[in-house]
Amino acid sequence: MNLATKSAGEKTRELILQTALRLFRGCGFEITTMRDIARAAEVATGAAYYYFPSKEAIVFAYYDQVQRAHAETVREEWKGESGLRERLGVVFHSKLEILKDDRRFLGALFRYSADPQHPLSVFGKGTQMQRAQSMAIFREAIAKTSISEEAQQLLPAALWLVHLGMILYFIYDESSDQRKTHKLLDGVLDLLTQAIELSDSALVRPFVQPFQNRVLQMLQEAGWTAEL
Amino acid sequence: MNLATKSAGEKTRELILQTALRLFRGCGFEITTMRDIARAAEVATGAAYYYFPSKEAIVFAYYDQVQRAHAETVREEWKGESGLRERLGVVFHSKLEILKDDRRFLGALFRYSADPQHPLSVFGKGTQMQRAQSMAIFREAIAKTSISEEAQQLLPAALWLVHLGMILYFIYDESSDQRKTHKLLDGVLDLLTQAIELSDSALVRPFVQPFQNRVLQMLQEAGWTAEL
DNA sequence: TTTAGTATTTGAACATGTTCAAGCACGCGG
DNA sequence: CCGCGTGCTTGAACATGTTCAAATACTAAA
Repeated sequence: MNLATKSAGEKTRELILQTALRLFRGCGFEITTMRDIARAAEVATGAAYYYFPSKEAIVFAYYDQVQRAHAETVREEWKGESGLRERLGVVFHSKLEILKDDRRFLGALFRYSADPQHPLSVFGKGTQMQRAQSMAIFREAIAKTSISEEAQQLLPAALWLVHLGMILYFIYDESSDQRKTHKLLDGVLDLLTQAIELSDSALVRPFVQPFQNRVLQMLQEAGWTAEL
Repeated sequence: MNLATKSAGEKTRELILQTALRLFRGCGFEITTMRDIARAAEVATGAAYYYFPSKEAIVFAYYDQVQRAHAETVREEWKGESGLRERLGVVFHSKLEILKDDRRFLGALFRYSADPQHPLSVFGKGTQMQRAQSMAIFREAIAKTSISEEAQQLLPAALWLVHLGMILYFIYDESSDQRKTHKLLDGVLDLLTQAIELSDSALVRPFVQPFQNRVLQMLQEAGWTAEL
């Protein structure tokens, strides 16, 4: 879709979105008012609401943009990488790379996460699409590796949750370039992949297997599958 | 502190708080306006703000109330329980018991959790006191058990995090009496305590130890200690 | 080109969280 | 009893998210 095919509406929507993000990045989410955004984009207040039902909706539109960029980047960087560890590394690190300038207002994404009724809850029904898309990337990451069938079912949801936790840590990380987050992430990924491999080795499998099965069953009973 | 010693202010504050909670429980947090609360409590709008700097502050005052009740209940129910599993069970289940009627507006507690700047973030500096109090209960729970020194350092923070996750699951749990949450919780606690015990057994310690050490080190480097 | 219909845009009006200057009341020293 | 200060209370005013009826711009059929 190039500029010529964009209707006036699409251009206005894009203008409002990018203007809003610029202000959010510069001044933070709270401080920036809808009137500020409209004024900076040189449209009426109502125009912003014509394209975005709420201020939070802008943040979710931003997250859509992030998700598309992420999927594209990941598929590009995956070329040549076939190991599980490397593929997961690409997924996680590239995500943080995309988000790196937006830590200041990223918190707005989680604002209604604990309210099941709210349409913008990260865990709610209103965001099922976004979640599914995000988990699909994790499913792709582990697709062609030698991971058991059960794990293939549960890992996408589990990894998605880890990824959420990492973003949360990322938001709070004040070390330069968020080095602490990247270091922690590498540690977590090393551990995760090694644990998966270890659980397949003949030596410890007898000990680990029962635990693993119990974890899997618990998660399944809790409804913690990829179809979450 | 009985009624006689309460100043007029303390009584008004209490009246506003309890009125607000009644409305939150009945109509939800969003729907209930500050004007509603003030009208129901038969005071002026400003009176509510005299005692609570914001609508969210009421939720945090509620959480203070919860915490006091929880500490009291736990210390009562602990009498006679000395096993780690039982003590943790008391802590977690009694917490859910206290929260059981408030699932509807409990989400408001987490609203600003992802924004480090916000004074009411569950992870932020503004709520350090509450967090410390909450972790103290977990520290008490494991205090007299045979757990390694390192684990004693990290478990309170880890358990506090698990407890947050359980509350989140609890909020979303629509099964009758939130049975799913309680079942999941028992599974998690069984697993947790057994894993701790297992890691002390001579048989598997050589295999588990390096993993365990890495996890502990990672958490420590991430700043994930009880002093969080 | 004209016209009917749709998409877009406007800005005033509304609802609600929050602030604040002013008023009230109660206790205490004189 | 008076005056005075502190703590408490008031409600109008303000800021901002949101709604909406009306105005305008655009598109496509006739």
